[in-house]
Amino acid sequence: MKQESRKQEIVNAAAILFKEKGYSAVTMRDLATAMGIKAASLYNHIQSKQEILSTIIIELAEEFTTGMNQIVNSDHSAIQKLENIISLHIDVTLRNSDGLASLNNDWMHLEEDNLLYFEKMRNDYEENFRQIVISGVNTNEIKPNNIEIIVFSTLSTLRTLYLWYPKQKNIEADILKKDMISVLLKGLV
Amino acid sequence: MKQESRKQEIVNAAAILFKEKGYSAVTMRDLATAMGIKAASLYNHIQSKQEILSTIIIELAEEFTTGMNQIVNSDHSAIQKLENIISLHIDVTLRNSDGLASLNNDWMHLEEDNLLYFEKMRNDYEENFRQIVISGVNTNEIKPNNIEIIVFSTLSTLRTLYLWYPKQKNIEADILKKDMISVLLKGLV
DNA sequence: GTATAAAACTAACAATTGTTAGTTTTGTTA
DNA sequence: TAACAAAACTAACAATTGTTAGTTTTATAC
Repeated sequence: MKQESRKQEIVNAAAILFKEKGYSAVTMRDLATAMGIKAASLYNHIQSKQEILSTIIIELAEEFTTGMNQIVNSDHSAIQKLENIISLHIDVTLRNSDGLASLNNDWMHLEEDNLLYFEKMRNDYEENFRQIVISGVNTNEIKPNNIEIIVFSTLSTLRTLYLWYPKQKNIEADILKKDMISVLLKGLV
Repeated sequence: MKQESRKQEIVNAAAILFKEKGYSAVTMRDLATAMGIKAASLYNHIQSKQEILSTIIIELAEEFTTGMNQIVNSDHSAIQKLENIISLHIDVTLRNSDGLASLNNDWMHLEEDNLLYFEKMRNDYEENFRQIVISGVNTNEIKPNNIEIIVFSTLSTLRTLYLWYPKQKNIEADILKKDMISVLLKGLV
């Protein structure tokens, strides 16, 4: 319905502003100005500033959770699973790099239930990632370096893609995936 | 002098709060409470909230700039230079992981002169890093992957160390350096 | 062209923000 | 103990915050 699309416009505009200055530094008047309306008018479409933040973050977190679950439940090798995780991050980043800024930097401003829900998804995601790396080490697919360092260095790169990708103009998703797999994984093997 | 040390206590307390919630979400009353005093009393020691932020960030940025300049001006191989950069990041992270949160997430809240100064240091740092990678590729020390992807993936891991290191209890600097060099560089060679 | 719903508006609120002014307390030195 | 500086305090400010209430405009359907 129309209501939904106007709300989505607001959420999208908010994601851009949140990326530039962070959730706390963006006022409802900033957001209204970006939309070309007055602050009070925003409330015809959204319930609160907090709702905007949780809409952005929870939706993205659920995308990652769904994608990770599919990968975990597949019968691929550990390396293939890691390649699919890299692919997942790149796909999500291409689709919504603005929102990922909030997910990475403003999740702590979520309130009660959404905060707990987010933290659970994030922890589960990391634990799935860790188990895949561990199984890869056990099957000799992955060099036995410190597990935590492998998990951390790979995840930190994938989580920061949102900052870097929009600046690279002439790079296609497929090429990016290939190079990223090469740089992140070939060193581990 | 005493004044300086009290100011440093405030800056240190602020860095912890900024790490938890970001610069904009931390009020002077929050900071005062953490110090066990009233907000107005802070102003006996500091000039403004902004001064706290710039003290944290500029000092750290200058540390990185100094360290990078020494590495650039050395006559080591490209790989040795990269190893020294990893070592630099780990040293700075151990010394002041709280402040690095502000440097990474709140630099955009710096004002005019300090913002420009910071951005210049950051750009120079990245460019130095890039040139080292390029020279390493030219001397066949480094595999000829996409330069930007190598720079990005390595830097993003080093920049995120501040989030990860404090959670790892039983890991010493020397071991961390060795493992980090192994994970980040051995794959590139 | 009137009715209806969507989406904008004006005006205002109570709370919170960083900061200042002026005063009192604390601790040190002669 | 008198003097002095360091560091805390109380009280208040002007500006800004997210949000609400009530009203008007705009667009769509009959």
